[in-house]
Amino acid sequence: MFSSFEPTCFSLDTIDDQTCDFDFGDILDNLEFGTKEQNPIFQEPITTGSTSKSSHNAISVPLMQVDGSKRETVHAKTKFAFRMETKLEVIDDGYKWRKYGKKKVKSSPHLRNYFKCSTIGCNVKKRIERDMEDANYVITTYDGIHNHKDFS
DNA sequence: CGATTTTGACCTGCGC
DNA sequence: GCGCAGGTCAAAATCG
Ligand SMILES: [Zn+2]
Repeated sequence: MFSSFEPTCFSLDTIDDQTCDFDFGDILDNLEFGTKEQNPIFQEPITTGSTSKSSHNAISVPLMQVDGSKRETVHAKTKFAFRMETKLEVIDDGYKWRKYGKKKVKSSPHLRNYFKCSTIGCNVKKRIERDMEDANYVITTYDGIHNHKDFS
């Protein structure tokens, strides 16, 4: 299912490792528009590739358990953004995503699409932003970690 | 027929 | 407290 995943993207594993130490929340904030080009992490062509990077179990802060009735907002730690160059409109990473919204961000004619993993028990979210000006660039942001090994 | 997309409305956090 | 911007819901429509 990685057939369409050819373009310059980053291996999830690699990103995971880095994310642990990097404040992705901050990065994402700056990622928006304009500063994305200056984002080293997204620029660096980590070509670890979709080969076979076995051991990778980063992310040790999946959720914040609350003992009250309030929900702690999980900040960072579970967000991964990728910028890939692709002409394809559909970026399929092998999981089944269900689109649940789209939004037009201000100060940009771009459209942002919101997806959610349709696997039961897995609430991973994904956000894909297409670039109209740079039609070849797409920003993909993953939110959360899949708790199921199976794709689809 | 069930799953998914579509789309505007709705909710929420933040800044003023 | 209000308004904006971004994020999510949900009903109807659509797809396979
Ligand atoms: Zn999942």
